Amino acid sequence: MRVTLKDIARAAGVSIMTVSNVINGKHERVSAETVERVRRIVAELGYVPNGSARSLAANSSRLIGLLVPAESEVSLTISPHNIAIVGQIERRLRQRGYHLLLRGVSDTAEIGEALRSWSLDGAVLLGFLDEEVDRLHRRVTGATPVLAIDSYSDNPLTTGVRTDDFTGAHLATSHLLSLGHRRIVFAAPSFTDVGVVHERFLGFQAALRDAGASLRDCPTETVNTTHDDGVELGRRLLANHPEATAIFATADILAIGIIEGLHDTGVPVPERVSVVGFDDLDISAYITPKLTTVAQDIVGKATHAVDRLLDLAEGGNHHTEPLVLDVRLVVRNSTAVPRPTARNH
Amino acid sequence: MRVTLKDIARAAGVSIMTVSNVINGKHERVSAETVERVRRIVAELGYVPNGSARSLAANSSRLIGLLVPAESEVSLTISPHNIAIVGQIERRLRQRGYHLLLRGVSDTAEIGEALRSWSLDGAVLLGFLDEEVDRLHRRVTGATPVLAIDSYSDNPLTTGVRTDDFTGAHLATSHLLSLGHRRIVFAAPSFTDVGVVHERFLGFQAALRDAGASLRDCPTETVNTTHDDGVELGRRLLANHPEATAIFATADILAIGIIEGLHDTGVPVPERVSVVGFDDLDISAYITPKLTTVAQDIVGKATHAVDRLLDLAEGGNHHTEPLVLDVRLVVRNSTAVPRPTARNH
DNA sequence: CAGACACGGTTTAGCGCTATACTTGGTGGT
DNA sequence: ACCACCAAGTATAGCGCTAAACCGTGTCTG
Repeated sequence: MRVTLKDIARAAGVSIMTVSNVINGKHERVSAETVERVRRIVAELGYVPNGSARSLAANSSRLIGLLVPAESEVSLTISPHNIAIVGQIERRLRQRGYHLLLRGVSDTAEIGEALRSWSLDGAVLLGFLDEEVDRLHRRVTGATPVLAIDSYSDNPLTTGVRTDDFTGAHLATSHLLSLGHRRIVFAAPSFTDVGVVHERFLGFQAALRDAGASLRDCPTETVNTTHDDGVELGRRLLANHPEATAIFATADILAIGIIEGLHDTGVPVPERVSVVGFDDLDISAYITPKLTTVAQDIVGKATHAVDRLLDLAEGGNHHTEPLVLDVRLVVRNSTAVPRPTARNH
Repeated sequence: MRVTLKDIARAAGVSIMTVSNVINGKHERVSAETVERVRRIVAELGYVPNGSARSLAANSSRLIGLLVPAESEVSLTISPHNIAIVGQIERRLRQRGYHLLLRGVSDTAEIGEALRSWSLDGAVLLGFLDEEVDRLHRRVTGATPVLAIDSYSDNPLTTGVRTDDFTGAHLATSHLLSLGHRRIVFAAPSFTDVGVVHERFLGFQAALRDAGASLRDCPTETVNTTHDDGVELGRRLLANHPEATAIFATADILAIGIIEGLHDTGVPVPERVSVVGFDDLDISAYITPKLTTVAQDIVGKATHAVDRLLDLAEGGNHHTEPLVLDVRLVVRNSTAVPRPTARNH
């Protein structure tokens, strides 16, 4: 059978509460010898506290939910960039003595169920649109802390951790500008609902302004953030924008598709069109040409997200300002000086 | 405050047990009208059962652990192929009304803690070496069902779900042989401890035999299953094996590295060397040339793994034979007929 | 030398739920 | 008319743990 506090207590000749106190490190109430003795017996008998009983009694579970979008039971839709974050979040939670409940959410109503059913001590929202974050958060009853990653929602309660998207886009765009590009296509999903994308657009715009370039020469292409949409865009890019010499995509996976689409139609990258992405996925260094991109601090994002959430869960201070993580431009081979002959396509 | 069974019972004018029975679908003991009334009140009050209390009382949690290797607190080491499986497992568990606890395991002793702490109803082992599976399983006390994915351990209790590695390797190798290749390098991690790799080697060997090719012409290269090791191998491949015209790597990520390494040294793929991988990662279709590879049934693997585990957890029958999933050869552009001039490099 | 207080505990109550045994009023068979 | 049995419940106990209140000693303080 399972070893319980009672067994330890009997073996150690103390009360069950003393054992409980030892296990929870409340040593002020227990003598050093008793601590020692109880510890030994715990180890001998291989006692493991029962999490359910604990969370029932203490109303706290040391369990954190990681909620990710799931489209109607079909599958989880974690972007390649966010996948890497999942692992890092688990690692950090484990380090801090918590467990991770991974949960796909297809219906906003589900979040309350998820949180309350396990008396989660907190939840991380990963990969949701800003309005979804708001909608989800409204469902959270009680004081369970919730933190959103990469959200631009102005809800102070979900204020979380994000990348410096503005600077990232500025860096990427400035890189293209400094190479001499003036006709740069901005490829992104519809940014009315995605704060991240909007912010990157602002960075793009600012970089153009700072360099004295004309925004009018730089059209926007609205696409989904998928490889296939990238391919499709790459194929028709020069037909739609014959003057363009460069393209900035707000995601590597998109940029990779664009490069493939350009290749399909015989457009050399970077000779004819330079391509810059955003994320620095592993695979971005594996394709040909290797992708110039903006690297995000994945480990930092995950670690700080967990730390902030746990600070909150453990009754600590509440940050009202989002934590903004640094970015880094990674110059590889998908960008070059524009061909002087670019105009006479 | 939180809504409990008691609140529902009071509002419905019945006992707490009746409500419990309604919620758990034990309708034999409750009249239809009562079921209806209780149901309505549950919905009105937004009652959500408390998982902790449930698992404490019923000693079953509807919680399944997904254990993945974690190297000493540094990070999770989920291979690209296995990452896709995680999401599919979550989806299937959710469909069947379970929750997923994701846990990195760096020390085999941890598994008992993980299982017992939350009275997990079962656990899936993903990405462990066979001997680790055995070691982990020995730690599992009690009757908690454990299922390993892609394990060749002969422990009948961990018998799980795997890909038809033999046929996959046979398919890949036969494809190369049918193109005319006779000097094929087998690139894989050390397969003394990895059943999957060993099985793929057997498939490789069998294909050679079936085609009347000589195994002596086909050297084995032992490398880690990483992109970087692939690059390194690709760079020295023809120096070490000047006669080789093809290489079969037991993982796409490795194959992708190999292609890059070959390119680095000016060896054209597939003109001079054909490359075949195994897994069919998304990215394998994004690189240049697009990788010929063996596709695994990820959805099937995840779905059947969950179904088998839950069958067991719910007291169902125990399968002693592992479930073997079909593979499919995906021919793309990294393989071609060997150059007749291959010998006079 | 009484009272305050620290030390090292113990006792009690209860978290929200489920399993099990018990109850009660009707039905049917003989 | 009597017992057996069924449908539709209720009452009780307990899962393993923690929070909070309580309880003897001994020691220090005024």
